[in-house]
Amino acid sequence: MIADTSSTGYSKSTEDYLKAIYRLESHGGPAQTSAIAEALDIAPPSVSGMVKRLSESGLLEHVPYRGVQLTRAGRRAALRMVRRHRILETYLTSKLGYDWDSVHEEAERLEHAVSDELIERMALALGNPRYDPHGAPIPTVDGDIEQPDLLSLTEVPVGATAELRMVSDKDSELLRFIASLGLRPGVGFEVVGRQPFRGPVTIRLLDSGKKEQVIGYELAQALQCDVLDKEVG
Amino acid sequence: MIADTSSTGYSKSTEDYLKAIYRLESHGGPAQTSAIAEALDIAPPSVSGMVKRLSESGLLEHVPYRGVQLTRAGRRAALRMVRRHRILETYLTSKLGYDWDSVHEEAERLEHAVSDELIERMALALGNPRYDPHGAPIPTVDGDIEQPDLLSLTEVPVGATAELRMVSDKDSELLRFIASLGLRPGVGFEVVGRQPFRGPVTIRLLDSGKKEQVIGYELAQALQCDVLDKEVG
DNA sequence: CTCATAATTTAGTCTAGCTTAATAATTGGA
DNA sequence: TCCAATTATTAAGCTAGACTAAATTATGAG
Repeated sequence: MIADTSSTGYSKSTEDYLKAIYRLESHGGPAQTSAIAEALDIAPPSVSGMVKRLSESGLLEHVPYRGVQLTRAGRRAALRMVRRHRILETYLTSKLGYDWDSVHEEAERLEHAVSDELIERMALALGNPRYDPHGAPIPTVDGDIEQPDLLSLTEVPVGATAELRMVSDKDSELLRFIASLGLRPGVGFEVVGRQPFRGPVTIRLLDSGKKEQVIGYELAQALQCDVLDKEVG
Repeated sequence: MIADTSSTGYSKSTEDYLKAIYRLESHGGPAQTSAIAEALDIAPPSVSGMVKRLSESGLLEHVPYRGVQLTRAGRRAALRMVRRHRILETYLTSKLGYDWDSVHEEAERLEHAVSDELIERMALALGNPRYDPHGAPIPTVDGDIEQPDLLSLTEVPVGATAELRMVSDKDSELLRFIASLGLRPGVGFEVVGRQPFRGPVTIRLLDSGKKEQVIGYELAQALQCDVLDKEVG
C-alpha cells in the first residue's frame, strides 16, 4: 500500500505535482520540468522521475525534453485539489477566524487529508461559495472552473474604474500589505496615474474617503482586476 | 527532509505508533510488539524496526523481548495526538453535522495534518470541551488528562443505577447500534438483571419511557459506566 | 529441567520519493 | 552551420517504512 491520502489513492506528492502542473499549464503551454521543480522546490531530476511515474499512471503526457500536459484524468484530479484548497481557505477564514494571509499554509496541508465528504460539508456550511478569500474561483464538484477575464493592475488604463478581483494566496506578506492599503477583492478604484519604465501605479479608492494609494509595479502586477468602466477622455 | 506533518516534525507513522503505544500502556504494563503490530495492522518485524528508530529518537524505551514504554517526550507527543483526535471528533460532530459513528476515520487522517493553531481555534469555537462525542476525556494543551474511574456494564452490579459515560470510537457499527437503543454518553439506567456465563445484561433506561433493553455480553463490555447509586437490597 | 510453542528480532528486499553527478538534447547567436 | 549555454534525462545512491523468511529468546507443560 502507498502512503495515500484523501481517499483517491494518490499520494501527497502526486497531488502536489498535479496541482503545480495545472497552474503552470494555465499560464500557457506545456509545463516544463524546471518550472515544476521550481514550483515544488524540488531538484529537476526528481521531477523527471516523478513525471515518468505520473505518465505511467495516465495522469499526464510527457514529451521528453518538451514538457508535460495533464490528461483528462490528471486535470480532474488537479481541479479536485484546487477545489479542496479553496473551500478550505474559505472555511478557515469565515468560520474559524483565520486571516487571509495565513490560511494558505494550513489549507496546503489539509487538502491532502480531508475526505470529499468533509469538503462538501464545508461547502454546504458556507453556502457553496464561488470564490475563495483571495477572489480565486472555486471549481465545482464536477470540475468546472470559471475563467475570469482579468487584467493585472499594471494593464488597467489610466482613467479607468476597476475592481480588485483576485490576488495570489502564496505570499502572505503581500496579502498583509495590500490589506493595510484597504485593498481586498471587491474594492473598487480609479486608476489615477501610472509611471513608465515599470514605475508605480496610483489609484484612488472609491469607498472609504477616496484615498489615493501609490502601488509599486511588482505589487501592481499581482493584483488581478476587472475593468468596470473606461473613462473616455 | 522527512515526510513530516503537523509541525512537530514527526511523521504520520511515528504519530500513529505513539498513539497506539499510549493506548496499550494505559491498558496496563509495557506495550508488546505483537500488540502494537495488531493495533496498527502492521507485521511484527516492521514494528521491531520502527521501535528501534523511535527509541533512538528518545520517544520510548525498549527492553528487547519485553516491550516498550513511552518516555516523557513520547507520552507528551502521544497525548497531543489524542487531544487532536478528540477535538476534531467533537468539532466535526457539533459543527459539521457528522454522526458519532463516522467521525473517527476523518479525525484519524486530519489529526496528522492540522496545526496546533487550528486545533486550538476549534477548541475555542467549541468552548474548550472536556469530552469528545464518545465520552472520552480530552487532554489539555499541557497534556493533562482526566482518568475517569469507570466500570464496564458487565461489572455494574444488578440493582445499581448508572450512567453511560464512554464508548470506544473505533467500531462504527457498534456505535450505530447502541445509538439505536437510545444509549449515548450521559444516559442513565438501572441494571435490572444479568445472566451468568458471559450472558446478556438487562437495563432499564431512566428517561424516555423507561424502556428495558437486553444487551449482549460483548457489547456490554464496551460500555464504560459510572455507577451513580447502588440500590441496597 | 527440558522441550515445544509462541513471541521477537535479525537479515535481506522492496517502493516512493528525494538527492547529486554525469550525460544528452535543444536552442540561440555568431 | 556550428558551438556554447540552457534544459532535461539517466545513473547511482539515500531514507523511511513496509514486507517475508530465518534465527533467536522466552515461556509454560510435563
